[in-house]
Amino acid sequence: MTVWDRPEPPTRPVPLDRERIVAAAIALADEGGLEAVSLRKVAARLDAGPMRLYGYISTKEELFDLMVDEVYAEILPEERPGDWREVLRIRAHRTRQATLRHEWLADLLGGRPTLGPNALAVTEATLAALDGLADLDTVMRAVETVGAYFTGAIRHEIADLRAERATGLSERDWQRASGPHLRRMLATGRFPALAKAVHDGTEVDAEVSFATGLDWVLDAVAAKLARPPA
Amino acid sequence: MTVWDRPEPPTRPVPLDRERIVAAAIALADEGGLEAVSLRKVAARLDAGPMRLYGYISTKEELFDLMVDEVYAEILPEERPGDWREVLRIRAHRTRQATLRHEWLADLLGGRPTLGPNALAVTEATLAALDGLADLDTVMRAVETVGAYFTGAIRHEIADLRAERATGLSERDWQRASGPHLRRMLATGRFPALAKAVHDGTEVDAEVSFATGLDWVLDAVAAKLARPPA
DNA sequence: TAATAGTAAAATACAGTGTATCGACATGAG
DNA sequence: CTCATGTCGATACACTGTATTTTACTATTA
Repeated sequence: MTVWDRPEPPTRPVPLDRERIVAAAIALADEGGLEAVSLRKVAARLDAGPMRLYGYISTKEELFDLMVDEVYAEILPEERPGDWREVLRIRAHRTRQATLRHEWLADLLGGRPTLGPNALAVTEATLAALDGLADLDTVMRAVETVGAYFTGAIRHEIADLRAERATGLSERDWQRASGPHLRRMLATGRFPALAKAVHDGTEVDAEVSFATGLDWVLDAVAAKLARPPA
Repeated sequence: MTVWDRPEPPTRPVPLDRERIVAAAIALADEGGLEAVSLRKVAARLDAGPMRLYGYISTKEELFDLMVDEVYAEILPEERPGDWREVLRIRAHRTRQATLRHEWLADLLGGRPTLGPNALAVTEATLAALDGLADLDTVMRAVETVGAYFTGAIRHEIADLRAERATGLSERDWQRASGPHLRRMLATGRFPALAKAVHDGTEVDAEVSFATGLDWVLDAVAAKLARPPA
């Protein structure tokens, strides 16, 4: 028996903590999507048995919440620019960029109230930027409306992106050329307006269309903030 | 051996079809949420073995798609009113109402492109109502922006509703009184604007806030549709 | 009519999941 | 040294989606 076949001394269990667990889970999700995150695999990455995690997390849902809040740390901008409009715009874009980095976030966004420290910090920064510009109800409506928009837009964008990837074609080409089901549907003549849209539509950059819609919504908010109380 | 203990003749297998399968799945989801939908349970409702379903659907994801499209049939309005704004507003509200009837829809909304016949019909009706009001790009941007808004808003509303239900408290009371985590967070003084919002905010009806945000977005769209090309 | 081919359903099987429970073991207290 | 405590790992359970094999029956052909 040499050094080589002598078994390793039983490795003292590396002390675990939420941070390491969440980091491992995020790494897994980044690589293989949310469905690739299983407690067993997360634990394996940390050289631990699955049950060890339950000392730090009480359920898988909670792990997801922690993952989301961790990404909110990337969303929180380091310095706050002055203008409320810029604050909202930047928040939207940073959320979008974070979701492009962590596509699985699209599956979780808006799915449950976000109450982690980082999410709260983001909300705080947003509210602070709008504070005093109108009565509280209006401000809340503004924040929620913009939030609803970019949440939905990001989800749609990721959904389209995945569909493209699945077929290996750009969305426009896919609708036009392939997609036999849709082809057949459009060929029935039951959807003339849609057919025209698919046929005549020009492909627009996802970021541009996101930004444009966002600007529209921000315009609307600006109009409402203009006249302070009701 | 009497009539009574003579075994039932082996029940001829009820012929299955997608409709019955989808209906069973929707019933299960309505009762216990999306996670209550398993192929085994769906099959059991139809007195069939799990594998029988694979003659009609090729994967569980596909079943979800079919469920979503089935609900789009409820969303498609029976008659079309004239005004584009009314069309968009009604679509948003009908989507919201359908989601309140089928809460699981919130988990699927915007998650993947909707290409079923009913979804296409809804899109067709929407596009038809906006046709000619501006160049195609602008019209598409309008439809997508409004869609992003109400998708996100509905998801948020359902998320809040579930959180309330889980704690048995109204959201406002829950934030203020219970929710020890949030209490502690607010007590740290790190989130003054948020604390003020939670403290001073008046509870607003979900439908009202949905409708208000929607109107804002529609105002924005109206402004862009006003000047036709760029 | 008997045998056989083809098909639709059922049963079984597999690899995985989240999580409860329980036994072993290392550590600290008396 | 003995005993209590509490943590870790293994095991176990009830499920999941789906592939594969077995069975049962229907229809066809000889």
